[in-house]
Amino acid sequence: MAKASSRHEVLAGTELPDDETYSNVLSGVVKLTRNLSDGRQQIVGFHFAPDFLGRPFGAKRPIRTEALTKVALCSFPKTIIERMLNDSPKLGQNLLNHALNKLDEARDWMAALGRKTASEKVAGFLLMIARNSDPAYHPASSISFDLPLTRADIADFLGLTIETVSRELSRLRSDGVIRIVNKRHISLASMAQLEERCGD
Amino acid sequence: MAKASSRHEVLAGTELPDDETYSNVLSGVVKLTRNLSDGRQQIVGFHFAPDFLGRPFGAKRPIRTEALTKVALCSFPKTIIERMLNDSPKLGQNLLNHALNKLDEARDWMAALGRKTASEKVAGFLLMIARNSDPAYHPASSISFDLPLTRADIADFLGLTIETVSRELSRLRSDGVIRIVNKRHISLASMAQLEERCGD
DNA sequence: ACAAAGCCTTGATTTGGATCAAGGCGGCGC
DNA sequence: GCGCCGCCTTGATCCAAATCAAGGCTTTGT
Repeated sequence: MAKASSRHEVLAGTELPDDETYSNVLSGVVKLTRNLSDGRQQIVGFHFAPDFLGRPFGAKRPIRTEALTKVALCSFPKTIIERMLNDSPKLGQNLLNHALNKLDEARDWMAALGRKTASEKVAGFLLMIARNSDPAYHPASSISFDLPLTRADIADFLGLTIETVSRELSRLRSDGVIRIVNKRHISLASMAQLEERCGD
Repeated sequence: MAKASSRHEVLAGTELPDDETYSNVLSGVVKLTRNLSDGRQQIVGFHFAPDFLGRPFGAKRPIRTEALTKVALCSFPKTIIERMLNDSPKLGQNLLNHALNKLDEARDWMAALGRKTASEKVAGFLLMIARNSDPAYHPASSISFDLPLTRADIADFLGLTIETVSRELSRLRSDGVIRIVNKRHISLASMAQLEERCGD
C-alpha cells in the first residue's frame, strides 16, 4: 500500500478535481461547496487533518472541493482502495465511521443553519475552528488561532452575508469575548464564553 | 442471518430508542430530530424504505428518532451486524454507500437551509416527498401523495415557522401548482412546475 | 349535542438580517 | 511614493419571515 501512495502539497485556492484518486489530509483545510443555479453558494463541509477525501465507488455530486490553505495530501489510486475494501474489512469500517462522523457534523450544522441566530452561528463557528486548530485544547486556557477563511467564506458557511459576519465579530470583540489580532488571527480569553453564546 | 432477524411494526409517534438493535425500514417514514438547549428544534433527516437505522460501533448522539407514520422494521441485534462486518466486506460497502448517500442528502439540505427562500424550501420539500412516495414517477404525469408530516414537522424540517409553511402552501395552491385535497393529501398537475420553483 | 383540544389558516405588526452605500486599510505594481 | 485593488468595517434603509392575534375545522370525550 505504501508503494502506491504519493505525498504532495497544493496551494491555497487550488481546486481539487473529483478525479480517480483518494486522499488523506495531512495538514491544512479543505472546503466543500454546493451552488444553487443562480450562484447562491453554501459551504457544506470542511476537511481537516486527518480526514479522508474522495468517494469510493463514487457517484459524482455537484460539489466543489477547494483548498482553503496550503494542504498536504497523501493520495492513492481509487482502484487500490477499492481492492483493499474487498480484501480487508478493517479499512471499510474506518471509512464507515468517518462517513458517519461527517454525517453527524453535517446534522449539527443543519440545526445551526435552520435554527440559530446570526450571533450564535458566528460563536459556534469560532468554536469549531478553535477546536480544530489546537487538538489538545484546555477549555479554560487562552487560545489563539488563524482563521483559514475569508469573511466571504465564513458567510457562505453560516448562511449569512459578509456584512453580518463582520458586525457579529465586532460585537464579540466589543463584548470582550475575542480579540481580533488582525483580520485573520483571533485570540480568546476562554472557550467558555463562546460556548455560552453558541446556543446549543 | 434470517434467523436472528425479527419483523415488527410501530405506530406513528413511537420513539425508536437508540438501543442495541439495527433495523431496515420496510415501509413508513422515520424522522431524526436535533434539539438546541432552549427547545428550538430541527429535523435533520428522514428514513424512508429501504433505509437502514442504527449506527454500528455506535457513538451515541443527541439525536431523537421517531416514527412519523406506521413503520415496519426488520431488526437484528447489533452484535450480529458487527460480526458480519468483520466477516464479509460486502455489507460494509453497502453501509458505507448508504451513509455517503445520507451525507449527500444532508449537504443538499444544508444548502437549502442556508440559502433558499421560504417558498423555494417548501417547493423542494414537496418534491422530496413526492419522489419518495412514488418510486417510479414520471416527471410529466400527475401525482398525488400523503404528507407524512404535520405543518409543525414541516416547519421544523425547513427552518421556518408553521405560519410561513401554511402561507407558502396556500400560495402554491392559488398559483395552481398544487391541489390541497385535504390537510394531509396533496396532488400535483406536474412535478415540472415544482422543480422550477425549488431554486436549484 | 356540546365542550375542549389539536391542528391549520389568515391577517396585522414587528424585527433580524439583507441590501444599499460609503469609506478604511494593507499589499502590490509601477 | 502613489494609485489601484481586494478585503473588511460601519452606517442607513428595506424587506422576508417571525411574532402576535384571531378564528375555523376536525376529532375526541362526556
